[in-house]
Amino acid sequence: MNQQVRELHTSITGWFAVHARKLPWREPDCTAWGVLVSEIMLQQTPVVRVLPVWQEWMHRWPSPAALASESSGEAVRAWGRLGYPRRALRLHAAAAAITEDFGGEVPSTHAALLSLPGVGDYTAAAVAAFAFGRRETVVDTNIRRVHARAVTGNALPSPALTAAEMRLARELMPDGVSESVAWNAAVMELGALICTARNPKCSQCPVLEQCAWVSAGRPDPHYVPKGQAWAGTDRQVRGAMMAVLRNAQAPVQRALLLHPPVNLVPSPAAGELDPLAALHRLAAPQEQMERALAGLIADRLAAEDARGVSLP
DNA sequence: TATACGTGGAT
DNA sequence: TATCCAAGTAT
Repeated sequence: MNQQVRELHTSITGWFAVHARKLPWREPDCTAWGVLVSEIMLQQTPVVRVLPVWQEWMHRWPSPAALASESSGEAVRAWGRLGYPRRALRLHAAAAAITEDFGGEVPSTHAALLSLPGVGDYTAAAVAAFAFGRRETVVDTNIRRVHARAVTGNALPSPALTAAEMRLARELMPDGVSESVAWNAAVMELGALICTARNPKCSQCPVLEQCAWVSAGRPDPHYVPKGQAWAGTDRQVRGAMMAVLRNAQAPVQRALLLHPPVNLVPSPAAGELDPLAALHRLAAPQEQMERALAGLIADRLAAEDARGVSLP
């Protein structure tokens, strides 16, 4: 633990003490369940979109047992438009596992958390650290980017998490337990608010003077990020079908999903098209429509019986 | 290790 | 307008 690292600790945690956002899952009275739900919802999803859904979930399902007592379909419906609805399914399954295998209490160790559906290495570390005050090496995309710039001198972290990054993250962690928790939260927040992927606000950065990337003249990334294809993909069709099922009050005929009729119904309130009309407008090949629906059912995001297709 | 997996705001 | 990107996980 050299002097440079100590300066990073002081500067970044000092900045966090002043500039941290006030978020409900950071409040002292927030339960471990609340933290777990927030971490799952925040996977690949911005804070502003998570906030209202998280509040609704906490009010409706204040404990794992409460969520586990309802059908997985209710979880998927309440997931709304957060995206990656399989997360709702896994969170529901995690609630059941917590209720059955952990006496209804969210486990506190990394290993036990990792056993839960939808909980990977990042989420296990984050919950252990932020809900239980443990010393964990938390590594998310924000932390990776701050490390890449401030310490390594690169514009962006590598496309996939490397062993070298994990080693660096462990080396940078303060020894003290409470200090390590604050450090993890602070670096993540710095990456989210200041050291952003595009247009970083370097003028407001607490470690501008120590930043290896700035010192090197802010060189460009040494690789080209691979774009996320969307138009014409199965994902787009799946998303449109999920919107139809979320919107439906009753099971939807399979044929209606596979052959959505031209039925433009503008919603007077929101000015949005009916989800079925939106699905039609994709004009996806029939083979793709069938593949998407089969995928949803295979993934248990949708269920089919004699009445039609609905949320599980 | 590479790929699939939603959604919408920002640029 | 098209692309980028967001507190990743599972396979």
